Amino acid sequence: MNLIEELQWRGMIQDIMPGTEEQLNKEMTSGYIGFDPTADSLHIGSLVPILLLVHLQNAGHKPVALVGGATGMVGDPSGKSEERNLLSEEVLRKNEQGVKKQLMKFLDFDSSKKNCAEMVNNYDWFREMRFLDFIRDVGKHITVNYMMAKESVKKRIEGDAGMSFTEFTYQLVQGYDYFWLYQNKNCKLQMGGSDQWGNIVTGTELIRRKAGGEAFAFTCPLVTKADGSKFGKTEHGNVWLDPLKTSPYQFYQFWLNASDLDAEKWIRMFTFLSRDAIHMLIHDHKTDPSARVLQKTLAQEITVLVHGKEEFEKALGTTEKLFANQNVPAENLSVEDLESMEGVIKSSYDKLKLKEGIDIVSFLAENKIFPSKGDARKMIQGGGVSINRKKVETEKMKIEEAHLLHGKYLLIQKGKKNYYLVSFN
RNA sequence: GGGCAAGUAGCCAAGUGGCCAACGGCAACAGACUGUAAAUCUGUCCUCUUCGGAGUUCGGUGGUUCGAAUCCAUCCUUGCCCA
Repeated sequence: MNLIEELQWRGMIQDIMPGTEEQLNKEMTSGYIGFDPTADSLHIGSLVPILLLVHLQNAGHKPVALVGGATGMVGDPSGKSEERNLLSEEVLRKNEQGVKKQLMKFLDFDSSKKNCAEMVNNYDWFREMRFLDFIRDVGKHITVNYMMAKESVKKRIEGDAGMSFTEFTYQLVQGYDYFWLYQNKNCKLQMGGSDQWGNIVTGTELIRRKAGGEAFAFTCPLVTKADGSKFGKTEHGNVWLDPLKTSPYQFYQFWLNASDLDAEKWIRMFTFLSRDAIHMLIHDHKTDPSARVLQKTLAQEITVLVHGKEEFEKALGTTEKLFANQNVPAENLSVEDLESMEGVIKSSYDKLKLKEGIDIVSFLAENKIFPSKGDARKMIQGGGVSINRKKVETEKMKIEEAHLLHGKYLLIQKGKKNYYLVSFN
Protein backbone atom coordinates (compact mmCIF):
# COMPACT_ATOMS: atom_id res chain seq x y z
CA MET A 1 0.00 0.00 0.00
CA ASN A 2 1.56 3.30 -0.95
CA LEU A 3 1.37 6.42 1.15
CA ILE A 4 -1.70 7.89 -0.47
CA GLU A 5 -3.64 4.65 -0.33
CA GLU A 6 -2.68 4.27 3.28
CA LEU A 7 -3.77 7.78 4.16
CA GLN A 8 -6.95 7.36 2.24
CA TRP A 9 -7.77 4.26 4.18
CA ARG A 10 -7.08 6.10 7.42
CA GLY A 11 -9.53 8.78 6.41
CA MET A 12 -6.87 11.43 6.31
CA ILE A 13 -7.36 12.72 2.81
CA GLN A 14 -10.08 15.13 1.89
CA ASP A 15 -8.92 16.83 -1.30
CA ILE A 16 -6.00 15.82 -3.44
CA MET A 17 -4.49 17.42 -6.46
CA PRO A 18 -4.20 15.25 -9.56
CA GLY A 19 -0.72 13.85 -10.01
CA THR A 20 0.18 13.93 -6.32
CA GLU A 21 0.30 10.16 -6.01
CA GLU A 22 2.47 9.85 -9.11
CA GLN A 23 4.87 12.45 -7.80
CA LEU A 24 5.25 10.62 -4.51
CA ASN A 25 5.87 7.34 -6.28
CA LYS A 26 8.41 8.90 -8.61
CA GLU A 27 10.95 10.28 -6.18
CA MET A 28 11.70 11.38 -2.67
CA THR A 29 9.57 14.46 -2.27
CA SER A 30 9.74 17.28 0.22
CA GLY A 31 6.37 18.14 1.65
CA TYR A 32 5.44 20.82 4.13
CA ILE A 33 2.73 21.84 6.51
CA GLY A 34 2.38 25.20 8.20
CA PHE A 35 1.63 25.60 11.89
CA ASP A 36 0.21 28.79 13.27
CA PRO A 37 1.92 30.10 16.37
CA THR A 38 -1.35 31.40 17.79
CA ALA A 39 -0.56 29.85 21.17
CA ASP A 40 2.62 28.73 22.86
CA SER A 41 1.57 25.12 22.54
CA LEU A 42 -0.07 23.06 19.87
CA HIS A 43 -3.32 21.33 20.71
CA ILE A 44 -4.73 18.10 19.48
CA GLY A 45 -6.27 19.78 16.48
CA SER A 46 -2.75 20.03 15.11
CA LEU A 47 -2.13 16.39 15.72
CA VAL A 48 -3.49 15.23 12.38
CA PRO A 49 -1.22 17.53 10.37
CA ILE A 50 1.71 16.46 12.52
CA LEU A 51 0.89 12.84 11.85
CA LEU A 52 0.71 13.54 8.14
CA LEU A 53 4.30 14.70 8.30
CA VAL A 54 5.25 11.59 10.25
CA HIS A 55 3.55 9.35 7.71
CA LEU A 56 5.32 11.24 4.96
CA GLN A 57 8.67 10.67 6.61
CA ASN A 58 7.93 7.02 7.30
CA ALA A 59 7.22 6.59 3.62
CA GLY A 60 10.71 7.87 2.83
CA HIS A 61 9.90 11.45 1.97
CA LYS A 62 11.19 14.59 3.54
CA PRO A 63 8.90 16.47 5.94
CA VAL A 64 9.21 20.20 6.38
CA ALA A 65 7.46 21.84 9.29
CA LEU A 66 6.84 25.50 8.76
CA VAL A 67 6.22 27.72 11.73
CA GLY A 68 4.14 30.66 10.64
CA GLY A 69 6.01 33.49 12.27
CA ALA A 70 4.98 35.79 9.44
CA THR A 71 1.55 34.41 8.57
CA GLY A 72 0.72 34.46 12.25
CA MET A 73 1.12 38.21 12.15
CA VAL A 74 -1.59 38.51 9.53
CA GLY A 75 -4.23 36.04 10.64
CA ASP A 76 -5.81 33.39 8.49
CA PRO A 77 -9.43 34.16 7.63
CA SER A 78 -10.19 30.54 6.72
CA GLY A 79 -13.06 29.21 8.73
CA LYS A 80 -13.33 32.42 10.68
CA SER A 81 -16.47 34.47 10.49
CA GLU A 82 -14.85 37.53 11.98
CA GLU A 83 -11.73 39.56 11.72
CA ARG A 84 -8.97 38.14 13.86
CA ASN A 85 -7.07 40.02 16.48
CA LEU A 86 -3.45 40.58 15.77
CA LEU A 87 -0.88 39.13 18.10
CA SER A 88 2.00 41.22 19.23
CA GLU A 89 5.37 40.36 17.83
CA GLU A 90 6.70 39.48 21.26
CA VAL A 91 3.98 36.95 21.94
CA LEU A 92 4.41 35.54 18.48
CA ARG A 93 8.13 34.96 18.88
CA LYS A 94 7.50 33.19 22.17
CA ASN A 95 4.82 31.00 20.65
CA GLU A 96 7.08 30.06 17.78
CA GLN A 97 9.56 28.64 20.22
CA GLY A 98 6.91 26.60 22.01
CA VAL A 99 5.49 25.19 18.81
CA LYS A 100 8.93 24.41 17.47
CA LYS A 101 9.87 22.49 20.58
CA GLN A 102 6.82 20.30 20.32
CA LEU A 103 7.24 19.50 16.67
CA MET A 104 10.75 18.26 17.37
CA LYS A 105 9.29 15.40 19.37
CA PHE A 106 7.43 13.84 16.50
CA LEU A 107 9.82 14.01 13.59
CA ASP A 108 13.27 12.66 12.98
CA PHE A 109 15.70 15.53 12.53
CA ASP A 110 18.78 13.33 12.29
CA SER A 111 20.63 15.15 9.53
CA SER A 112 22.63 12.11 8.50
CA LYS A 113 19.45 10.80 6.93
CA LYS A 114 18.52 11.88 3.46
CA ASN A 115 14.92 12.48 4.39
CA CYS A 116 15.55 14.15 7.72
CA ALA A 117 12.89 16.52 8.87
CA GLU A 118 13.47 20.22 8.60
CA MET A 119 11.99 23.20 10.37
CA VAL A 120 11.58 26.57 8.75
CA ASN A 121 10.00 29.84 9.79
CA ASN A 122 8.42 32.01 7.14
CA TYR A 123 9.33 35.06 9.17
CA ASP A 124 12.86 34.48 7.91
CA TRP A 125 11.95 35.29 4.33
CA PHE A 126 9.23 37.80 5.04
CA ARG A 127 11.11 39.90 7.54
CA GLU A 128 13.18 41.62 4.88
CA MET A 129 10.48 41.59 2.24
CA ARG A 130 9.51 45.06 1.17
CA PHE A 131 5.92 45.88 0.49
CA LEU A 132 6.59 47.16 -3.00
CA ASP A 133 8.59 44.09 -3.89
CA PHE A 134 5.80 41.91 -2.66
CA ILE A 135 3.04 43.54 -4.62
CA ARG A 136 5.18 43.70 -7.77
CA ASP A 137 6.64 40.19 -7.63
CA VAL A 138 3.83 38.27 -6.04
CA GLY A 139 0.66 40.30 -6.28
CA LYS A 140 1.05 40.80 -9.99
CA HIS A 141 0.63 37.12 -10.68
CA ILE A 142 -2.68 36.58 -8.98
CA THR A 143 -5.85 38.43 -9.87
CA VAL A 144 -8.21 39.77 -7.30
CA ASN A 145 -10.97 37.93 -9.10
CA TYR A 146 -9.15 34.71 -8.37
CA MET A 147 -8.71 35.58 -4.73
CA MET A 148 -12.31 36.65 -4.34
CA ALA A 149 -13.54 33.32 -5.61
CA LYS A 150 -12.03 31.56 -2.59
CA GLU A 151 -14.57 30.14 -0.17
CA SER A 152 -12.97 31.78 2.85
CA VAL A 153 -13.15 35.18 1.18
CA LYS A 154 -16.59 34.72 -0.34
CA LYS A 155 -18.11 33.82 2.98
CA ARG A 156 -16.79 36.93 4.61
CA ILE A 157 -17.82 39.17 1.78
CA GLU A 158 -21.33 37.77 1.75
CA GLY A 159 -21.60 37.82 5.50
CA ASP A 160 -22.02 40.99 7.49
CA ALA A 161 -18.69 41.00 9.25
CA GLY A 162 -16.55 42.20 6.38
CA MET A 163 -12.89 41.52 5.95
CA SER A 164 -9.84 43.70 6.16
CA PHE A 165 -7.25 43.98 3.44
CA THR A 166 -4.82 42.33 5.83
CA GLU A 167 -6.78 39.12 6.00
CA PHE A 168 -7.61 39.26 2.35
CA THR A 169 -3.90 39.26 1.62
CA TYR A 170 -3.32 36.20 3.76
CA GLN A 171 -3.66 33.70 0.97
CA LEU A 172 -1.01 35.49 -1.04
CA VAL A 173 1.35 35.47 1.89
CA GLN A 174 0.84 31.78 2.46
CA GLY A 175 0.96 31.17 -1.27
CA TYR A 176 4.34 32.81 -1.39
CA ASP A 177 5.56 30.46 1.33
CA TYR A 178 4.92 27.55 -0.93
CA PHE A 179 6.60 29.32 -3.81
CA TRP A 180 9.63 30.12 -1.67
CA LEU A 181 9.94 26.55 -0.46
CA TYR A 182 9.53 25.30 -4.00
CA GLN A 183 12.37 27.51 -5.20
CA ASN A 184 14.72 27.14 -2.24
CA LYS A 185 13.97 23.71 -0.83
CA ASN A 186 12.63 21.93 -3.87
CA CYS A 187 9.40 21.43 -1.99
CA LYS A 188 6.69 20.02 -4.23
CA LEU A 189 4.00 19.07 -1.80
CA GLN A 190 1.89 20.95 0.67
CA MET A 191 -0.50 19.38 3.11
CA GLY A 192 -2.84 20.82 5.68
CA GLY A 193 -6.35 20.85 7.03
CA SER A 194 -9.12 21.04 4.46
CA ASP A 195 -9.75 24.65 5.47
CA GLN A 196 -6.35 25.37 3.97
CA TRP A 197 -7.24 24.13 0.51
CA GLY A 198 -7.85 27.57 -0.90
CA ASN A 199 -4.59 28.94 0.45
CA ILE A 200 -2.69 25.94 -0.78
CA VAL A 201 -4.07 26.18 -4.27
CA THR A 202 -3.06 29.83 -4.43
CA GLY A 203 0.46 28.58 -3.73
CA THR A 204 0.51 26.02 -6.50
CA GLU A 205 -0.99 28.62 -8.82
CA LEU A 206 1.80 31.02 -7.94
CA ILE A 207 4.40 28.36 -8.59
CA ARG A 208 2.85 27.62 -11.95
CA ARG A 209 2.56 31.21 -13.09
CA LYS A 210 5.73 32.62 -11.61
CA ALA A 211 8.10 29.71 -11.98
CA GLY A 212 6.32 27.58 -14.55
CA GLY A 213 6.64 24.70 -12.13
CA GLU A 214 4.28 22.03 -10.95
CA ALA A 215 3.52 21.48 -7.32
CA PHE A 216 1.09 19.20 -5.52
CA ALA A 217 -1.07 19.13 -2.48
CA PHE A 218 -3.59 17.27 -0.43
CA THR A 219 -5.59 18.10 2.65
CA CYS A 220 -6.99 16.12 5.52
CA PRO A 221 -10.54 16.47 6.76
CA LEU A 222 -11.04 18.51 9.88
CA VAL A 223 -11.60 16.25 12.81
CA THR A 224 -15.19 16.25 13.96
CA LYS A 225 -17.21 14.53 16.58
CA ALA A 226 -20.18 12.38 15.72
CA ASP A 227 -22.52 14.54 17.81
CA GLY A 228 -21.40 17.67 16.01
CA SER A 229 -19.76 19.36 18.95
CA LYS A 230 -16.28 20.73 18.69
CA PHE A 231 -13.37 18.33 18.68
CA GLY A 232 -10.65 18.77 21.23
CA LYS A 233 -12.50 20.59 23.94
CA THR A 234 -13.23 19.59 27.49
CA GLU A 235 -14.59 21.49 30.43
CA HIS A 236 -11.04 22.64 31.01
CA GLY A 237 -10.84 24.09 27.52
CA ASN A 238 -8.56 22.98 24.74
CA VAL A 239 -6.66 19.74 24.96
CA TRP A 240 -3.04 20.76 24.59
CA LEU A 241 0.03 18.76 23.78
CA ASP A 242 1.98 20.56 26.49
CA PRO A 243 1.82 18.44 29.68
CA LEU A 244 1.86 21.59 31.76
CA LYS A 245 -1.33 22.80 30.12
CA THR A 246 -3.10 19.47 29.88
CA SER A 247 -1.75 16.79 32.15
CA PRO A 248 -1.06 13.38 30.63
CA TYR A 249 -3.85 12.01 32.80
CA GLN A 250 -6.37 14.49 31.43
CA PHE A 251 -5.01 13.87 27.97
CA TYR A 252 -5.50 10.14 28.36
CA GLN A 253 -8.97 10.68 29.75
CA PHE A 254 -9.94 12.79 26.77
CA TRP A 255 -9.35 9.95 24.35
CA LEU A 256 -10.76 7.36 26.68
CA ASN A 257 -14.06 9.22 26.66
CA ALA A 258 -14.42 9.10 22.91
CA SER A 259 -17.77 7.83 21.72
CA ASP A 260 -17.89 4.54 19.83
CA LEU A 261 -18.36 6.19 16.51
CA ASP A 262 -15.56 8.63 17.05
CA ALA A 263 -13.18 6.04 18.43
CA GLU A 264 -13.62 3.93 15.33
CA LYS A 265 -12.72 6.85 13.12
CA TRP A 266 -10.01 8.28 15.31
CA ILE A 267 -8.07 5.12 15.88
CA ARG A 268 -7.28 5.06 12.18
CA MET A 269 -6.28 8.69 12.06
CA PHE A 270 -4.35 9.02 15.26
CA THR A 271 -2.50 5.75 15.61
CA PHE A 272 -0.04 3.85 13.48
CA LEU A 273 -1.70 0.51 14.10
CA SER A 274 -1.94 -1.67 11.03
CA ARG A 275 -5.07 -2.16 9.08
CA ASP A 276 -5.46 -5.71 10.36
CA ALA A 277 -4.94 -4.72 13.96
CA ILE A 278 -7.54 -2.02 13.69
CA HIS A 279 -10.09 -4.29 12.04
CA MET A 280 -9.58 -6.74 14.86
CA LEU A 281 -10.08 -4.07 17.47
CA ILE A 282 -13.24 -2.84 15.87
CA HIS A 283 -14.52 -6.39 15.66
CA ASP A 284 -13.70 -7.03 19.32
CA HIS A 285 -15.30 -3.80 20.32
CA LYS A 286 -18.53 -4.67 18.57
CA THR A 287 -18.63 -8.04 20.27
CA ASP A 288 -18.32 -6.48 23.69
CA PRO A 289 -18.74 -2.72 23.60
CA SER A 290 -18.63 -2.38 27.36
CA ALA A 291 -15.00 -3.47 27.42
CA ARG A 292 -14.18 -0.30 25.52
CA VAL A 293 -11.14 -1.81 23.86
CA LEU A 294 -11.25 0.75 21.10
CA GLN A 295 -11.16 3.72 23.43
CA LYS A 296 -8.51 2.14 25.62
CA THR A 297 -6.22 1.32 22.74
CA LEU A 298 -6.78 4.69 21.13
CA ALA A 299 -6.00 6.52 24.36
CA GLN A 300 -2.95 4.41 25.04
CA GLU A 301 -1.45 4.79 21.60
CA ILE A 302 -1.80 8.54 21.47
CA THR A 303 -0.73 9.17 25.03
CA VAL A 304 2.41 7.11 24.48
CA LEU A 305 3.10 8.94 21.24
CA VAL A 306 2.67 12.38 22.73
CA HIS A 307 3.85 11.98 26.31
CA GLY A 308 5.87 8.78 26.33
CA LYS A 309 5.37 5.39 27.86
CA GLU A 310 6.15 6.42 31.39
CA GLU A 311 3.58 9.18 31.52
CA PHE A 312 1.02 6.92 29.94
CA GLU A 313 1.54 4.33 32.64
CA LYS A 314 1.08 6.88 35.36
CA ALA A 315 -2.10 8.10 33.72
CA LEU A 316 -3.34 4.56 33.41
CA GLY A 317 -2.46 3.86 37.03
CA THR A 318 -4.45 6.82 38.22
CA THR A 319 -7.32 5.90 35.96
CA GLU A 320 -7.48 2.41 37.37
CA LYS A 321 -7.43 3.62 40.94
CA LEU A 322 -10.18 6.09 40.31
CA PHE A 323 -12.45 4.25 37.95
CA ALA A 324 -11.75 0.53 37.85
CA ASN A 325 -13.48 -0.27 41.12
CA GLN A 326 -16.03 2.44 41.45
CA ASN A 327 -17.83 0.64 44.21
CA VAL A 328 -14.84 0.03 46.41
CA PRO A 329 -14.99 2.52 49.26
CA ALA A 330 -12.41 5.25 49.15
CA GLU A 331 -11.08 4.00 52.47
CA ASN A 332 -9.48 1.12 50.62
CA LEU A 333 -7.11 3.40 48.78
CA SER A 334 -3.70 3.36 50.40
CA VAL A 335 -1.58 6.40 51.11
CA GLU A 336 0.59 5.40 48.16
CA ASP A 337 -2.44 5.13 45.94
CA LEU A 338 -3.51 8.61 46.84
CA GLU A 339 -0.08 10.14 46.66
CA SER A 340 0.80 8.57 43.35
CA MET A 341 -2.25 9.76 41.45
CA GLU A 342 -0.77 11.81 38.67
CA GLY A 343 -2.88 14.40 37.03
CA VAL A 344 -5.53 14.67 39.72
CA ILE A 345 -5.71 18.25 40.87
CA LYS A 346 -4.13 18.48 44.28
CA SER A 347 -4.30 21.11 46.93
CA SER A 348 -3.55 21.35 50.61
CA TYR A 349 -5.47 22.73 53.52
CA ASP A 350 -4.74 23.77 57.05
CA LYS A 351 -5.67 20.95 59.37
CA LEU A 352 -6.13 23.27 62.33
CA LYS A 353 -9.15 24.84 60.70
CA LEU A 354 -10.81 21.50 60.88
CA LYS A 355 -11.07 21.40 64.66
CA GLU A 356 -14.59 22.72 64.91
CA GLY A 357 -15.54 21.46 61.47
CA ILE A 358 -15.79 23.55 58.34
CA ASP A 359 -18.83 23.86 56.17
CA ILE A 360 -18.52 22.11 52.88
CA VAL A 361 -19.49 25.07 50.76
CA SER A 362 -16.75 27.42 51.91
CA PHE A 363 -14.31 24.57 51.90
CA LEU A 364 -14.91 23.82 48.23
CA ALA A 365 -14.69 27.48 47.32
CA GLU A 366 -11.51 28.09 49.32
CA ASN A 367 -9.81 25.18 47.63
CA LYS A 368 -10.70 26.60 44.23
CA ILE A 369 -12.58 23.44 43.40
CA PHE A 370 -15.43 25.82 42.68
CA PRO A 371 -14.99 29.45 41.75
CA SER A 372 -17.52 30.66 44.30
CA LYS A 373 -19.66 29.51 47.19
CA GLY A 374 -22.80 29.93 45.14
CA ASP A 375 -21.44 27.62 42.48
CA ALA A 376 -20.46 25.02 45.04
CA ARG A 377 -23.86 25.18 46.63
CA LYS A 378 -25.69 24.81 43.35
CA MET A 379 -23.63 21.83 42.37
CA ILE A 380 -24.23 20.14 45.71
CA GLN A 381 -27.96 20.76 45.37
CA GLY A 382 -27.78 19.21 41.93
CA GLY A 383 -26.13 16.14 43.39
CA GLY A 384 -22.84 16.69 41.65
CA VAL A 385 -20.34 16.55 44.49
CA SER A 386 -18.94 13.53 46.25
CA ILE A 387 -16.46 13.23 49.07
CA ASN A 388 -14.58 10.01 49.39
CA ARG A 389 -16.94 8.56 46.82
CA LYS A 390 -20.02 9.31 48.89
CA LYS A 391 -22.42 11.81 47.49
CA VAL A 392 -22.76 14.96 49.52
CA GLU A 393 -26.45 15.06 50.43
CA THR A 394 -26.74 18.51 51.87
CA GLU A 395 -24.84 21.75 51.60
CA LYS A 396 -25.14 22.05 55.37
CA MET A 397 -22.60 19.28 55.79
CA LYS A 398 -19.52 20.00 57.84
CA ILE A 399 -16.15 18.51 57.18
CA GLU A 400 -14.56 17.03 60.25
CA GLU A 401 -11.46 15.09 61.05
CA ALA A 402 -13.41 11.87 60.95
CA HIS A 403 -13.89 12.29 57.23
CA LEU A 404 -10.21 12.23 56.42
CA LEU A 405 -8.68 9.22 54.76
CA HIS A 406 -5.61 8.10 56.65
CA GLY A 407 -6.13 11.11 58.86
CA LYS A 408 -4.89 13.31 56.08
CA TYR A 409 -6.68 13.17 52.74
CA LEU A 410 -9.97 14.06 51.23
CA LEU A 411 -10.92 12.74 47.79
CA ILE A 412 -13.39 15.06 46.19
CA GLN A 413 -15.34 14.51 43.01
CA LYS A 414 -16.97 17.19 40.98
CA GLY A 415 -19.29 15.24 38.79
CA LYS A 416 -18.19 11.74 38.04
CA LYS A 417 -14.94 12.38 36.32
CA ASN A 418 -13.25 15.32 37.95
CA TYR A 419 -11.20 14.31 40.92
CA TYR A 420 -9.48 16.53 43.45
CA LEU A 421 -7.25 15.45 46.26
CA VAL A 422 -6.93 17.71 49.27
CA SER A 423 -4.30 16.91 51.84
CA PHE A 424 -4.40 18.36 55.34
CA ASN A 425 -1.29 19.56 57.04
C1' G B 1 -18.36 63.07 2.22
C1' G B 2 -24.06 61.64 1.57
C1' G B 3 -28.09 57.93 2.33
C1' C B 4 -29.81 53.38 4.59
C1' A B 5 -29.32 49.33 8.11
C1' A B 6 -27.25 46.96 12.27
C1' G B 7 -24.51 46.43 17.27
C1' U B 8 -28.51 42.34 23.19
C1' A B 9 -25.21 37.17 27.73
C1' G B 10 -19.71 32.09 24.93
C1' C B 11 -22.39 31.94 19.92
C1' C B 12 -27.16 32.52 17.17
C1' A B 13 -31.38 35.27 18.40
C1' A B 14 -36.31 37.57 20.60
C1' G B 15 -37.64 41.93 23.14
C1' U B 16 -38.84 48.02 20.93
C1' G B 17 -41.13 52.68 27.98
C1' G B 18 -42.65 49.43 33.76
C1' C B 19 -44.73 42.37 34.27
C1' C B 20 -36.70 42.26 31.94
C1' A B 21 -31.22 39.45 34.45
C1' A B 22 -33.98 39.94 29.52
C1' C B 23 -38.36 34.37 25.23
C1' G B 24 -36.13 30.60 22.37
C1' G B 25 -32.04 27.64 20.15
C1' C B 26 -26.88 25.96 20.20
C1' A B 27 -22.61 25.11 23.03
C1' A B 28 -21.05 24.17 28.13
C1' C B 29 -21.52 21.91 33.22
C1' A B 30 -24.16 18.50 36.49
C1' G B 31 -28.04 14.51 37.64
C1' A B 32 -30.78 9.95 35.99
C1' C B 33 -29.93 5.84 32.56
C1' U B 34 -25.27 3.39 30.85
C1' G B 35 -19.96 1.13 29.18
C1' U B 36 -15.91 6.91 32.88
C1' A B 37 -19.82 6.02 25.85
C1' A B 38 -23.70 7.77 22.33
C1' A B 39 -28.95 8.87 22.25
C1' U B 40 -32.79 10.40 25.66
C1' C B 41 -34.99 12.85 29.88
C1' U B 42 -34.07 16.52 34.08
C1' G B 43 -31.50 20.61 36.40
C1' U B 44 -27.88 24.80 36.13
C1' C B 45 -26.14 28.36 32.83
C1' C B 46 -24.20 37.62 34.20
C1' U B 47 -21.53 38.13 39.26
C1' C B 48 -21.76 37.48 44.52
C1' U B 49 -24.97 35.40 48.28
C1' U B 50 -26.04 34.18 55.20
C1' C B 51 -30.53 31.25 49.42
C1' G B 52 -34.17 35.88 51.96
C1' G B 53 -31.78 38.56 48.44
C1' A B 54 -27.82 42.06 46.74
C1' G B 55 -24.94 44.09 42.67
C1' U B 56 -23.60 45.00 37.49
C1' U B 57 -25.63 44.37 32.17
C1' C B 58 -28.39 45.06 26.33
C1' G B 59 -21.69 49.16 21.46
C1' G B 60 -19.73 54.07 24.45
C1' U B 61 -21.18 58.72 26.68
C1' G B 62 -24.73 62.24 28.02
C1' G B 63 -30.03 63.37 28.36
C1' U B 64 -35.75 62.85 28.70
C1' U B 65 -38.77 60.13 32.39
C1' C B 66 -41.21 58.39 38.84
C1' G B 67 -39.13 54.39 35.59
C1' A B 68 -35.07 52.97 29.54
C1' A B 69 -32.29 47.25 26.28
C1' U B 70 -36.63 50.02 24.55
C1' C B 71 -37.36 57.46 23.55
C1' C B 72 -33.71 61.74 22.25
C1' A B 73 -28.61 63.61 21.28
C1' U B 74 -23.78 62.43 20.29
C1' C B 75 -19.70 59.36 19.45
C1' C B 76 -17.56 54.52 18.08
C1' U B 77 -17.75 49.94 15.19
C1' U B 78 -19.67 47.05 11.04
C1' G B 79 -22.40 46.12 6.57
C1' C B 80 -25.01 47.86 2.10
C1' C B 81 -25.87 51.79 -1.52
C1' C B 82 -24.29 56.57 -3.67
C1' A B 83 -20.19 60.14 -4.47
